Amino acid sequence: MSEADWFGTVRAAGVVRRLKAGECLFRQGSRALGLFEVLDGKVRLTRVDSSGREAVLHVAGRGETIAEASLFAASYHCDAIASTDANVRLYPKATLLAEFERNPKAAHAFMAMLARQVMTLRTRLEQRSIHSARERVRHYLTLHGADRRAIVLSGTLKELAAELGLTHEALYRTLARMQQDGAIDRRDGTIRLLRIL
Amino acid sequence: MSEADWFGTVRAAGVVRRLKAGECLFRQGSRALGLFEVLDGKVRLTRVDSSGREAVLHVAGRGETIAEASLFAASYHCDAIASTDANVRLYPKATLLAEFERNPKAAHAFMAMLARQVMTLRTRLEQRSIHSARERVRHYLTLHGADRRAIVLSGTLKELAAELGLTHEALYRTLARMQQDGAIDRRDGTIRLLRIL
DNA sequence: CGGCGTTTTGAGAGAGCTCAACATCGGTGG
DNA sequence: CCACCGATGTTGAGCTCTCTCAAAACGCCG
Repeated sequence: MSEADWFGTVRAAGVVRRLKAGECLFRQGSRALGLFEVLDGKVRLTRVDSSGREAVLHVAGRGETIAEASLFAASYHCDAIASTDANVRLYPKATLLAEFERNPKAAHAFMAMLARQVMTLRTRLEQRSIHSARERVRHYLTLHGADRRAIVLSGTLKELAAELGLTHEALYRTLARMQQDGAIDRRDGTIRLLRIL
Repeated sequence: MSEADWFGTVRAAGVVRRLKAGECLFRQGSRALGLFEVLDGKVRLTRVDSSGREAVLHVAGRGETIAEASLFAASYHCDAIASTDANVRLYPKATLLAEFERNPKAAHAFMAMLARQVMTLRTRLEQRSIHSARERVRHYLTLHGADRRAIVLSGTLKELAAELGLTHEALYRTLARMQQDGAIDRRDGTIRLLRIL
């Protein structure tokens, strides 16, 4: 999934910053400098309530961008803290906005990226409203299976479990049962949905 | 939450369409006419796998927009079907794109709306990864409580339960228990988070 | 060969879901 | 005015399903 083409001309304007685990990238209320791309590691966005407890808004991993909305606000609306050692690239607000104004193509690409994200996120949210592990796996295979409902595992099953919002044990068991039932076919890294049971 | 300012100048260009329950708004593969705003009722976005079973991508209700990504694609990538009687307004693609090109302010507003949605959706997704009903309620109150972590119920508790991804029974019980414990204070339509227990 | 992470399988418990009954409230019509 | 009705709000009991904790097999790499 190439979300990585909208910055085309402005990539050069990016400034890389190195963060240690626990280090703060920005705080709620501080002046919005721009949006960030996570190059490596994990960065969590949180808000802290008055009793000092933090509520996580999102955990961003490699390749994700954060604080897109800050382009349209004067200050950040949450805290960003590195959960692990991390590298991020800052795309300064002024540069981006100027580019969008000057070059409609860039604005176009950025909007397209955001729209795609909205779609993806809505789909994931819908997926999470499915309680049965089996149905959730089927939902995933149906939507992500390119040809003949077969998907090639890009990473590990553990990662897939995380994306599905299941524990890895639950996923292993579910896949095993589905294979046993003949609902799926699994061989070296690909899973194919066969029929509905 | 005012997502409803980006169309400012183009609202007039909208065309209202009336749908009966079960009626199809558009099909996967058909030419993308533009994006829709749901004025009333519910419209579901689905994809159908080869065995004819549908997988739901999203169910859009009043005030939501659907098919934003179609602005940047030649055809729709899923089906849209009215789940109830519904009214929608079509914003023609060409009109919107022309407006964005001509008027950076409009493009700006549209991007801002999308960025806000991305943020909201990520937050909701994070919320769904909290399994305990109590923690989920607390997460919600922390993030949506304007002053002093108090929120005014906009709709019914049932609706809140749906937004939280809980059954209404679970929510009722959880709220009752939290009140009993002194974790929240509830009176005529407002809920206030008091302390952490 | 000896770690290290993934993949599996086992057993147990907790928490939310489901089904069900009932209370409550507001609106409607006789 | 009151009976009726539908939707929301509330509580009860049981069950299922996933999560959690544990342990072992497997594969990969130094």
